[in-house]
Amino acid sequence: MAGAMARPKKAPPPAPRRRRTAEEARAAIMDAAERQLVAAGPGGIRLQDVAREVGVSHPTVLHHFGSREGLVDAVVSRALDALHADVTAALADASAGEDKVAALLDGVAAALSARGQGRAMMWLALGSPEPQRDDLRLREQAEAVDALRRARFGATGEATLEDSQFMVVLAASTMLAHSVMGAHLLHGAGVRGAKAPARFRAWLARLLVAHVERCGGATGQGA
Amino acid sequence: MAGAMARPKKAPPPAPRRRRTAEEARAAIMDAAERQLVAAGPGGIRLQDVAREVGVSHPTVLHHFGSREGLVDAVVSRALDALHADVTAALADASAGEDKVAALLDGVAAALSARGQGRAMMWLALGSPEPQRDDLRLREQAEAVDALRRARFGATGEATLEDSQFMVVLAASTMLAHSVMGAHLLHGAGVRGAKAPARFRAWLARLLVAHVERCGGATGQGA
DNA sequence: GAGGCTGTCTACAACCCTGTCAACAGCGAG
DNA sequence: CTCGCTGTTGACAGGGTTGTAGACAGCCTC
Repeated sequence: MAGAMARPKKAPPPAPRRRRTAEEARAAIMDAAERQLVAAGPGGIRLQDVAREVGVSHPTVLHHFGSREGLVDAVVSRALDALHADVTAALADASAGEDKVAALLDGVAAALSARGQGRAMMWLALGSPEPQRDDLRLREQAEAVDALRRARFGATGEATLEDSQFMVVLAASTMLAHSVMGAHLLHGAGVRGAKAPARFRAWLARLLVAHVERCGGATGQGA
Repeated sequence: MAGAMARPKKAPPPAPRRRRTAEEARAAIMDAAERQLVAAGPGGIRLQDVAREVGVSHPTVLHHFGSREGLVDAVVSRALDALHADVTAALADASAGEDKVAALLDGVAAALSARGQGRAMMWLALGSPEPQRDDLRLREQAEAVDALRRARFGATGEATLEDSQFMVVLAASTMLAHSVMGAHLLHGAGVRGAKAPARFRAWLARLLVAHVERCGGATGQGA
């Protein structure tokens, strides 16, 4: 014990110093920060925690991102871009089919829950009351849905666009809410079982398909 | 100026000291804390901010609630109780009618947005991945919906309960998501106008009613 | 009117977080 | 091999937060 105290002031072994490329370091730091973003929100990201998780000291994080805010911005941007890419991929995959709608919803749900992107979106929405970035491109998707319906049922009505928009909004709201509290809601309503979320998505898909089949290309407004 | 400096160490005018009853003080503090809860989440509640908003010093807050955590618990409990009461009232009001469903959704939306209770629920859900308190009593409501359907269409099928549960879950998810990011979603999808949320709720009501009319008391499972 | 219960305050202590600074140390270029 | 760029670090400063301690002061009771 006394022997270990040989160095009175220089203390512990200097610890081997790894040196990554700037890009590697940034990526590793952002990965850790993203996990914190999903778990605790943008306000919950702590430089010290991020640094510890990566295995560096916190000034290193500041060196790469300038400030805490810089880190948060970078992480949020990257997460939203990834989300957009995943959702787009899921939509492209399934939009060809007809009532592959269930598969489409499954794909979106997977994109939202894979790395907690749905939670991240919700954190961001809670943080800023005003609409901010149109990250989900809902408008494009509503127009795509509308086009599909017209192609299938003919352009019987013009007011239909809003109907398609509402369908997209409904699907998006539901998938987002479920990525955050799906388990709460299903369990709370008394629906049990590990496959409950999938059954719910399938049910929702049937509901949407039935709505389209019932209304065709015409608006349901006046009905 | 020099005359005002008469007291070298006791400084500013002692400031008139109001004395409330413990109950009044607790209520005022919880009101302020609730506003912060809605705006910044449970983790965003700062004793100093709460105290400043009420017009007291932060040790007063600690005196009444013991600790920050005590305050948060009290505020969360009170908010959830209020939400439950409001939602229950909205449901009781409208459940008598038939397709007063739109009015029912309006009532729930109002209960969720009036004092930000929907945002509060979302903050809490984000904070705890595991299902926690069954604050919305979704189970009861699903059973009520199921009972109504059976009363109206007869007990044609037994598997119907899950259908009703899903309807309630869908409505709840959507209303919750919209209380947080309804504006984002509608605006993002291209739906404009101050009455867009109300139109969306009316549309959702028609969708749900149509579903029930189409499926009656029998399950939509095998269809 | 006197006394006590308790709501309230000022001042202080301990902790945590972000950001700065000067110095150290890989790793590639010459 | 030497030099320099830059990723990396420990130490420190400044601000902010929760929580404590002791004194002050309304308001109710006797």
